[in-house]
Amino acid sequence: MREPSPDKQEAILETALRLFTERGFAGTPTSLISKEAGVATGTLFFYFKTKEELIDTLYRRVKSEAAQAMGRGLDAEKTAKDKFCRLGKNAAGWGIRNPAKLKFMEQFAHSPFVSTSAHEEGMSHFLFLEELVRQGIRDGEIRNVEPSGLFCLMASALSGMIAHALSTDDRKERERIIEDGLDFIWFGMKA
Amino acid sequence: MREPSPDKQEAILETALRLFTERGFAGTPTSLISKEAGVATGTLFFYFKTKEELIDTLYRRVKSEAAQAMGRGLDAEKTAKDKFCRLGKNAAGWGIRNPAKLKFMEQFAHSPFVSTSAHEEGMSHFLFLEELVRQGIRDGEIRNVEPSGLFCLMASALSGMIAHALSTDDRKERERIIEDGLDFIWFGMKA
Amino acid sequence: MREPSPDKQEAILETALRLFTERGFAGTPTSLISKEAGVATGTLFFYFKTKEELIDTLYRRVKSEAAQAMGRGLDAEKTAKDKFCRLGKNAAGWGIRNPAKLKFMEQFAHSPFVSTSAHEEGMSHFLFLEELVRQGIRDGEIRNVEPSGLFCLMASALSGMIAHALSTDDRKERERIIEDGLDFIWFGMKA
Amino acid sequence: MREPSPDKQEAILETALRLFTERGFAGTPTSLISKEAGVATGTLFFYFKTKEELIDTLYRRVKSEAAQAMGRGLDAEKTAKDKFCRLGKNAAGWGIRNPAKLKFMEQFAHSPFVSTSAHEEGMSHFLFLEELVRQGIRDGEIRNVEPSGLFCLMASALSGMIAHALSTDDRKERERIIEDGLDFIWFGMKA
DNA sequence: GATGAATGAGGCTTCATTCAT
DNA sequence: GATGAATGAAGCCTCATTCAT
Repeated sequence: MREPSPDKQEAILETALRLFTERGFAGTPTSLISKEAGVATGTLFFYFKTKEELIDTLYRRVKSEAAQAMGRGLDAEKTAKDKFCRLGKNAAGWGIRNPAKLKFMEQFAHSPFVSTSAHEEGMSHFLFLEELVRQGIRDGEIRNVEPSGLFCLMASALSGMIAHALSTDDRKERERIIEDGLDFIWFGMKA
Repeated sequence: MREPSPDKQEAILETALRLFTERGFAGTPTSLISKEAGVATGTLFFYFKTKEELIDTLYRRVKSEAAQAMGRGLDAEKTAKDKFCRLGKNAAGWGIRNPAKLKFMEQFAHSPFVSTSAHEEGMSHFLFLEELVRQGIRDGEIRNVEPSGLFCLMASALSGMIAHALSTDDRKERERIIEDGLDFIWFGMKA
Repeated sequence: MREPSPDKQEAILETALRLFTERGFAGTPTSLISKEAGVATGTLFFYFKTKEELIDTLYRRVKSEAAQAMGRGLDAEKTAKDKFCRLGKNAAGWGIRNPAKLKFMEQFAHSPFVSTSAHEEGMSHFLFLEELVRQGIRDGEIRNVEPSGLFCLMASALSGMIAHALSTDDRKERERIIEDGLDFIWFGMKA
Repeated sequence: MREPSPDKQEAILETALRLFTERGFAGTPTSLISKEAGVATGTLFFYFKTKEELIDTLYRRVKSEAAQAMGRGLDAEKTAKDKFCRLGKNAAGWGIRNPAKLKFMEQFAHSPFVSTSAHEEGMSHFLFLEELVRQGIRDGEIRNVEPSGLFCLMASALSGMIAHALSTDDRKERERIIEDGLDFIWFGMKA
């Protein structure tokens, strides 16, 4: 019990994630986080120097996890179309399995609570997507327009699709929404 | 000077909009708003019972203004494609002319500071877009998929496009971004 | 409508009395008084320079009215006992007919909101009671002890009695309470 | 110095008692209480969630202490008369030794600042007095009238007596006032 | 006489953070 | 490592009062 207990840190992060999505950053006192995580007020500040550091850590983690989930298995796909399809399904699947994390990302994507550096680091995990677009263009599968623009369009459409998919509990409907969404994105990009 | 002065209320709203986008809701004390608006603390609370009411009012106004701007001149267009093109240009134009309002909408679209009712009212102004999609489907110009899904995809792609367009100051590049964005959306939807 | 309107002043006083007993002085904003009295905020301050002046005026009025009610018809009674009996019945009757005013007196008898001068003036209306006690002593009907002490005892017992009488709605029981109370007081004083 | 310090809580309660009697509830800012108690603003709210909770706690404590003081040694007395005599002297003695607490009770007996539940709990400590009256009636020492009425009369006369006794600094006179008061009450009650 | 928009001092309370134990 | 009492700056909001109309 005198060793650093990763359990406590983990409990704090998990509790914070839940509370932040439920109540926002400003609406969630650190005292509530520590109480619900079952640790003392001081303990939170042992692991995170400030509230902002906790927020940033959470933000970086979630973004990184999401990016990793999205990229899984992309190499196995041959064509750009297949890659994007897999990508979209990965994203949707992750979002549906991790609604709290998804909500967290949506909610705080533009939040001034998250430090600029954390925002930048968060964004950086997704740059491989832009590379994907570029490759698709080189291969002639994707329309030859500015890749960073396409990346933006694709990313926002994707996130709109997932949000919409989460609004229903019906599995069939979800799959249809994802299907339609991927079509939309693909037809929007393809050469 | 003691008769109803819409000026003061207006000054409060304008100042609040600016400060909120610069510093976030939680980072903007009501005292700062009143000071920068040139009114007394109490005056803010005379016009808006609570800080949240001020936020809500602002949110409703901005959403409604944006929706109106987007809809302008749509009736004059014949085909669905033209309607969407006009719509997209309206949206982009308004966003570029009103960057603070746009940032406000983005930043607080998911904010728990904005009351649920304000969120709903805000959304309602955009329902005419869904109707537009339906009409396009009936006319055979747009792919026959669930209209609310298409509406979501279109809306998020549009907002991604505008955000991206705003990231540059170069007029030419902006137009190109808009052009590309409208193509993306249209190809994504068309039958 | 350009004449001083005693109606407005009266409306303010009546409303204030009601609200003060319901919510206390500190819990009753002048703005609420004026709203419920149907006048403008400024009007209240035309008739009463400050909130304290309104409170004082009310306090003086009520005290004076109560004292007058208590003294009614005392001269017609011959013996000290009869005088006290009449006095007690007057007091009880007035209290029962004016519960709001009674509550007002009880509630604010020790309140620091009421100015010292108003407290003193209020008390002065009741000095005739002490004189009554003195006369009773001179006539040998009342025990020969310090009159101011007896006056205190009598006054507090009387007020306890009335408060208790008001706690029931049953007329018969009320009369019994008053009967018992007057006995208590009289046996406590008589020679 | 960082472990539970009942001293601080106690200091807050004592200071609050003094200030409340000097200036009333509304006239005593919590900031003044904490300053004079030598603690930080936040500390007051660590021990008492709200100002009202502080007031209530104080009220309950004082009432309970007063009741206990009044009851001391009653069992040792045989007759109802002796019991009441002792009771009255207890009450007077406590009031004279604790003028601030007495003033506090008088001042806030009818105050809307004190919660209903605190008022009720406060009253409950004195119910043993009513039992005393009942016993006196059963023993034939006290007039056979409704005991709750007698209790009321006795209690208010007692409190009037103590208030009057406190108005002088002369010991002899005080004792005379108490003597006279107890006579008044006893003759008022006795069979 | 009457109105009510406007004022701003001041009240209650919250909460990120510290530090003695 | 962990605790939680203690801190105090700062926030939101109230409300008595004023004064131009």
